[in-house]
Amino acid sequence: MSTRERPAAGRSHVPSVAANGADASHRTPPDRHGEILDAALELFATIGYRATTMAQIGDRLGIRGPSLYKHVASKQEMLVEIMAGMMTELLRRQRAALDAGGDVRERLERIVAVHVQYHAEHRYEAFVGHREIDSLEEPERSRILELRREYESNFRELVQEGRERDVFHTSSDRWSSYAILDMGIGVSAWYNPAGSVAPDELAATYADFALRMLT
Amino acid sequence: MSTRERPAAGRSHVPSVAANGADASHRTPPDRHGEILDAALELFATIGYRATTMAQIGDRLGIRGPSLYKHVASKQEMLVEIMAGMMTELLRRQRAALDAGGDVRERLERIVAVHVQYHAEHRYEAFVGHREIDSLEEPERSRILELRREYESNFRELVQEGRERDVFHTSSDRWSSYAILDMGIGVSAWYNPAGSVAPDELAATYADFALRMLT
DNA sequence: CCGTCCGGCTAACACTCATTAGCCGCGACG
DNA sequence: CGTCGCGGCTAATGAGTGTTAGCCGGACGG
Repeated sequence: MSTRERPAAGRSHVPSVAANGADASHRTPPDRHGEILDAALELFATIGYRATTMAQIGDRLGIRGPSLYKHVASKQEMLVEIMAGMMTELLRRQRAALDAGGDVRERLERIVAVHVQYHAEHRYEAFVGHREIDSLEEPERSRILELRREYESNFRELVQEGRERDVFHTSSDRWSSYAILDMGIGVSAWYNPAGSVAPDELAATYADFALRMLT
Repeated sequence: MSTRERPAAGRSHVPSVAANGADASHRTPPDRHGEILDAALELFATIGYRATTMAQIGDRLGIRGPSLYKHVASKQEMLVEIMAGMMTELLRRQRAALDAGGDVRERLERIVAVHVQYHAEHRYEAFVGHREIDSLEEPERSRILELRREYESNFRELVQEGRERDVFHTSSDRWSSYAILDMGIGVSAWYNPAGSVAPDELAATYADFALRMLT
């Protein structure tokens, strides 16, 4: 299997910069915390959270496992940071797509495109975000699930609105919104960023699939 | 989360009966091997292969972890048996759907319905089958992946045939077949057998989604 | 009634890992 | 030039867990 892709363009949201000591901005690579999360993310995505060891994460950076604790509190905390950042960012983009206005059709097209584009561009975050929910310990697990529920609701409600306005025709708002969501989620499992397909092209195609499905 | 559902109607394919000693057919519950696989399946699906311990599987049957070794060779072998059985059965049903003939449209409708119905009725097998592929050790992992590739190819080729006959219209055989596959796979993650929705009803609806997407 | 062996049990082994403790080189800053 | 602490390192701890070894009760076949 191909490991090592994306030289360093990993997680680009998440607490962005600070979160550790204080003024980190001199010696060694500027942002060790972020580098560690990137390495962890790639491993969580390719071999799974439980299968990933601290030593493996360290290897990616050329340091030993225990040294990671100078930058992160625990393995679990890394997962929390990755998953919370992922879900928060996804929701943020979805809200922006909804707030951009337009008729139901346009809004649906937009949130599907955002959904798919995110799952292609950030396939590791997305993949981990869906696969490792049960690896989260309890206060956070429920918090993330709550965000996910909101994300899904926005889809369902939009489909419902479209159906009520007689723009969409579907036998079930719930099933069709799940179908649309799931086909986008699937992208994170097979999309290859090294291929020649641009994420926005894929997103547009999937938005079209969704509209065809609903009209 | 709800554990314990389906009283005992678990894995219904897999080497069916024999495979262990020889004439097992007297004392204690008839088929211990099968009961163990059922318990393992449910745990693999709900908490994951690596997170499942032999002791937990034993608990479901009221026996200790080490006692399981009187019936199965190893934890890994249970996973192999479950996943190979799942993929084999899925392919068997798909082939039957294709062999039933009819025009492209009918055949597509049928393999989508089979796909979705299986993912609803056997959601644990399906869920584990997709999530735990990388938990398989190497000779088997590739074997299963090969079956999966064949399964996916059958979808893609049918879509392609439809497009060439000008029955379907899609910008990409590959993307649209992945979209259809993935929306069906998603079913195994959310379908609730305790609800009032019949798997065949869901299957018919999804088959309709797929056709709408392609025409 | 006796031997066999099925299918359970407990104890023990051999690892694997996350995490903690404690040590130290070295660059920055006074 | 001294010291401070960042960010590495090694060693150790302690828990978890797949699997093996060896014991034993009881049901069945003779």
